Amino acid sequence: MAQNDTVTRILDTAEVLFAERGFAETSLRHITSKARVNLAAVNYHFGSKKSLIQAVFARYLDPFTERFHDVLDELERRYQGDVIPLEVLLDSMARTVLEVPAERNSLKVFMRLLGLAYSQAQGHLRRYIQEHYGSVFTRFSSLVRQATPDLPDAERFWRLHFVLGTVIFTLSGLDALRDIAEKDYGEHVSVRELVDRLRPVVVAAMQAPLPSAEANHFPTAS
Amino acid sequence: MAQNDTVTRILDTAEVLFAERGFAETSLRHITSKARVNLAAVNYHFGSKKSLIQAVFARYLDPFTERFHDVLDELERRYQGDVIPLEVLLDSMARTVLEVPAERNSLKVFMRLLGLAYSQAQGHLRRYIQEHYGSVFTRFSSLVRQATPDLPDAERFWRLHFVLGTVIFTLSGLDALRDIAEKDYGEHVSVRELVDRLRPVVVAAMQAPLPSAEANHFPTAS
DNA sequence: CCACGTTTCAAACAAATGTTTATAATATAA
DNA sequence: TTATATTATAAACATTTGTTTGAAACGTGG
Repeated sequence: MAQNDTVTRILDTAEVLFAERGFAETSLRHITSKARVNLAAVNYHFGSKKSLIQAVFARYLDPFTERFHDVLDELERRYQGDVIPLEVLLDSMARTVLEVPAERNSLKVFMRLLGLAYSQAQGHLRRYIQEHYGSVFTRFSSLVRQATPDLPDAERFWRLHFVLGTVIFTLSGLDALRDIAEKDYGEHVSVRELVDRLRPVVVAAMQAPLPSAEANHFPTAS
Repeated sequence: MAQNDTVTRILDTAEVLFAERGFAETSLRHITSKARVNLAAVNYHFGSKKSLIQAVFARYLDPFTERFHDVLDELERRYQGDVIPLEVLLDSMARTVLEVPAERNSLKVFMRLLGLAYSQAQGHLRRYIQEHYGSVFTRFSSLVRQATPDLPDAERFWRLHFVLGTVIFTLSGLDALRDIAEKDYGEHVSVRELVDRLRPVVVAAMQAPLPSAEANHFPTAS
């Protein structure tokens, strides 16, 4: 009870501060004071700051992977051998990404953390995520492969990362972008609207024509 | 001579370490020792670590903005009142982005720094970049507006950031992605090839159909 | 009630950080 | 050369960092 309360309060506070300022820029003292918890509690319950960071991710990614596996199971059952259309796959992933953190209304935090996981150095984090959650991405990739048989493997690999970049970049910087958009266009965009804007863009990106061999008159570097 | 040498060596070393590890994770001692320069030299020549970070960016962005303004001048001259096609605008920007750091063969560093500027908290950096280099982006945006008259303003705003996310995300994480791609598909991609892959995707993203009002059966959050 | 394992807490620790200072070295100009 | 400004250097400074420690408080089962 008391333990669970402390642990939860640390995680709740840590994920917000991490999302706002990054990992290195967030001190344990900042977390524990804001969480009204003793400084030593972090090392007592989590062992180290690294482990706390991983625990913050696990609290999002564990339910996500479980749920996403279920969703993919359901899709494979429903399409029974037929290829699952690309739009269905993308929508399913988006729906799962949105549903999981919605319970704590913290999608913004989740996406920001994902963005940090990619951009921050934090080698241990990338390794942790890869080891623990790489399988579900592999499964998704192979389904996307069946849905886009015309795409060369390498092309599909890069395009998946292209759209991944779009989504993570946009949603992780959502607050800043939303402020600009609101100031310039007066309208307040909800996450739902943003996803609706993203959908056709992502689909078009995946279905774009293959690069032509000509017209490559670019300077090269590295 | 000696000054310039020290200043340059600090900048050269700092940009590499910043790109590899981020700002907070890179200590001045790490920079100065690797640059074979006295620790106090940073504060002597730059004043503070913050100013060093900004100087690292300025060394890329100053030539970039100058050159990009020239390119846009040339385009407006050539098209003389006619709207500049979207592909031309995008290609021109890409060419400028590639050319500027190519002189020091450090495109990778440049893109990684751009990615960090977005993802890291570092409020001072975002402000600095916005103040010093916001105008050229505004100019580019208004040209894109003329090239895509059918897009609602808000839609164009968001799509520009979508593709910005794709490019920055991909090129800033290039090394990691390249390793995976190389391992999985055996082929080593050059930056040039990657840009050629990006081109049709970016164009398709900007020209994707507008989001349909129906088919929005998504859970909402925030 | 007591004993024992768990959790909290204040304090201290060692290490690392950005910055400053005082002095030495060096270049520059008269 | 000499006087002067500029740059380099080593050392110290004040904070801040993550982590550890040992005792206190707490809860739980016997």
